[in-house]
Amino acid sequence: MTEIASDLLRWYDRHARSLPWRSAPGTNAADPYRVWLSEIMLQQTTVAAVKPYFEKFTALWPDVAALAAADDADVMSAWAGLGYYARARNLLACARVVAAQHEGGFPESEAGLRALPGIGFYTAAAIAAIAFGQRAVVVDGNVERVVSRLFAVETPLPGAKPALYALTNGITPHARSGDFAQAMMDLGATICTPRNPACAICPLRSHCAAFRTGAPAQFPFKAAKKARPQRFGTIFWLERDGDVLLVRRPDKGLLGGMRALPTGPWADAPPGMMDAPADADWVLGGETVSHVFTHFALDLAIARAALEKGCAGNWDGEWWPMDRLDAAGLPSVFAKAARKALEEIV
DNA sequence: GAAACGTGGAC
DNA sequence: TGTCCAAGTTT
Repeated sequence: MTEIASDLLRWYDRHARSLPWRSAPGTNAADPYRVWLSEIMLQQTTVAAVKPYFEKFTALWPDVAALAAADDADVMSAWAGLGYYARARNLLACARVVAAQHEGGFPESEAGLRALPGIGFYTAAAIAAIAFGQRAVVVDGNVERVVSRLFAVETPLPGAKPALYALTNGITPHARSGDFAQAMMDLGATICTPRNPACAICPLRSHCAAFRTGAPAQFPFKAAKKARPQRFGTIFWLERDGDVLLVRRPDKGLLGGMRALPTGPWADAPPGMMDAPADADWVLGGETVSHVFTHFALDLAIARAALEKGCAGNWDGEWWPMDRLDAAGLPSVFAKAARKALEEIV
């Protein structure tokens, strides 16, 4: 074992974070279901955001068989607000494959895990190491940052990924590789942070080439980002007798599979009343709703209309009680728009 | 390999 | 206020 690994594990034994999906200190009973669930939720998502969702999911569905038997709509609603909704669709698909084809247990090999929906190279390695005690090279964003600093890697990301993987492989021990991976992530999250790393208390300071340069925060180098385009759209708030019309978005694409307010197209200029869900006297609200996605920003106008009580018609959606919208499982952008629409009504 | 894919908190 | 960022995967 390298000195880096032994120093890090010694630090981890004293300073490991206590997290709901980790087994209690001193025990060695990581539940693969909980490890898997937490790893999926933690993809591109902060620990603070994940905690309440993890508690909710494990309370509703305590094991993979329970989750596999759940209704799609219930799982999507429970995931609402956490983002990256393809994860929730893949979560269910994965649970059903595991329950049906693996006798309720997850495969233990990286290759077997990698074949499941929603499990890529990182997650397969993490589960193999953390839940099954296998020696695996676990490289996430934290590890990339820590390793790029340890070795002062000047190649910018993402091009540096193969080199960072090889360097991580070189310091990953055969014993306790799951603890090593979690220790690297704890270190990256609490000490070797993106800005203002706390080198003064870092257990790996004496091994760190970036520390010796005097400017550790400049690592990892990154390629320049592209500008985020601005788009515009209209959401349609259609009332009828205390209900509002909701739709289910297509499975593929943005906010796929989620319940939503009807919208028109999202375009480079405000599209007005295009694609309104009904022929009605639409009134455009005074304010817009702004929301920022990963790859574009959106400005939504709110058009409101009311239909006669008992008005018949053929709508592609469901009428939902306006005072129960919290239970609809709307993605944040629509929850935000709904709040604004309700404010304007009053 | 690049682009798509959410959200909220920190600075 | 704008930018960056968080335990990535899929197409």
